[in-house]
Amino acid sequence: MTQAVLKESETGGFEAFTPRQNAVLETALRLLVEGGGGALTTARIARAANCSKESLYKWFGDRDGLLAAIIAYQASKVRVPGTGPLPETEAAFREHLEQFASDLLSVLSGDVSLALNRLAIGQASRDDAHLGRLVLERGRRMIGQRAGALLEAGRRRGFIRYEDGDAVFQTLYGLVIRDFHVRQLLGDTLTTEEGDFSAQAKSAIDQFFALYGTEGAARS
Amino acid sequence: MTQAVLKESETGGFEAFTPRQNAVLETALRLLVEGGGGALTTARIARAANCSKESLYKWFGDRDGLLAAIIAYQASKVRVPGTGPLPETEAAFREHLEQFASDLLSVLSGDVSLALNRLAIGQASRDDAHLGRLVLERGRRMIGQRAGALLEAGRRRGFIRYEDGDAVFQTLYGLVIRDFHVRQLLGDTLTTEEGDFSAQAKSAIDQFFALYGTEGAARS
DNA sequence: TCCAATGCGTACCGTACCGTACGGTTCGGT
DNA sequence: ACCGAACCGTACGGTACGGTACGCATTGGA
Repeated sequence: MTQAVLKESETGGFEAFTPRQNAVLETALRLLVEGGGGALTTARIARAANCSKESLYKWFGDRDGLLAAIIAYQASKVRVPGTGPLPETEAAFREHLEQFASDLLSVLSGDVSLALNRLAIGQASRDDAHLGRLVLERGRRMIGQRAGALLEAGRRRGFIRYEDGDAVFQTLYGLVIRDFHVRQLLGDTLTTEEGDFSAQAKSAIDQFFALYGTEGAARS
Repeated sequence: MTQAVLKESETGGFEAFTPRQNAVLETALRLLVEGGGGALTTARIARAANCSKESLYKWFGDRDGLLAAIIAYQASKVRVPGTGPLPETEAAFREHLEQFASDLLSVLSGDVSLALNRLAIGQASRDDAHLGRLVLERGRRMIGQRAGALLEAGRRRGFIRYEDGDAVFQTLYGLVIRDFHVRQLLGDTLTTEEGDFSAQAKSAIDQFFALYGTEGAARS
């Protein structure tokens, strides 16, 4: 009985899967990306992963548990971009922000992220949003914490000025992501210009400094 | 044979439904909002609308046709906010922008809009995104056109300055919507502050003028 | 008054999926 | 060499859904 419980893991449920379970989840992720949410049935997963449905139910308890495990597994794989040392100079701070913005665009535009978000959004409704909350907790919240630390460091050094930490992060998010995320979720494809995440990030950070910077922002 | 064809209506298929069909689509929308995408089965729609499944298939041809008709019907109901006269003074221009931003937040946060977007996103995958394209065409594109006209009027009058019309609209969209849309799609609920769309719109337009305005932006 | 069309209600069929059960097999411990 | 646990492959029951067919009521026109 190696069932991996992670239901009601509001605080920080230590989800540890065996290597075999990780392989199964990896296969499930591949199926999800290739065939969309409709292709994610227990029979298909079992066949693709060379395991039995009985094992799936023994490991993950339920179909919702399996989906939740897939989300948790992917979240555990994606390490929050660069939790490294915080920047000391304004140039380094701007560099960090641009890197963060570019990484954010890349991650949210990735096949796996889009497929998982589509799955969670498709399952969500006004009442029940189990998977949606999980995605928000394991994904959005982590990114917000990372960005919050970065922005706070910039504020401490006097590179930017703001009062409401949540508001400034949401503005940064809006400037960087614009309508790209929802458009891609709906199946739209970005233009070649829009797909240049480095340039998009640079432009967004320029605008961000124009709003929150303390110095005359040197245009790139 | 009053089948309402609207497949491959890339240009602008004139979808006209009979009153009875409109009533059925209205009932379907109610079911969708109340019970999520999973509750949108042909049997349930027929029972709730007091019609037969055979009529559904005769009118809309297919289940996809039915879903597409629901989207088209809702899009035909929501009139693009205020296609009225364009503003002459800068104060009126700012007022128009704030109204547009507030309306955009209200529409995208509405139950029906969220449910339809969830449905289209849940159906979408990397290959097929039939409903997603329809939502983008009937919803996003209309909003973009309206905003483009408004912004162009402001530029003609010299209230704002920009070069790339698409880029400026996307920046406006990002400043207004931030991460609210995806969060709500995932089932999250906005805080009371975030739910004050009027205040959010004012703040966003302030930031927008700080980026693209020609005068020293008077902070409200 | 008759008739054809439209549409409602219901029953039905094939299929797909979730969840479970069973027989056979592999593998680590003793 | 033996045993039990874990696991794979497959099959099965129950259910729900998409799509179709049939019987009957209503309605508008000749």
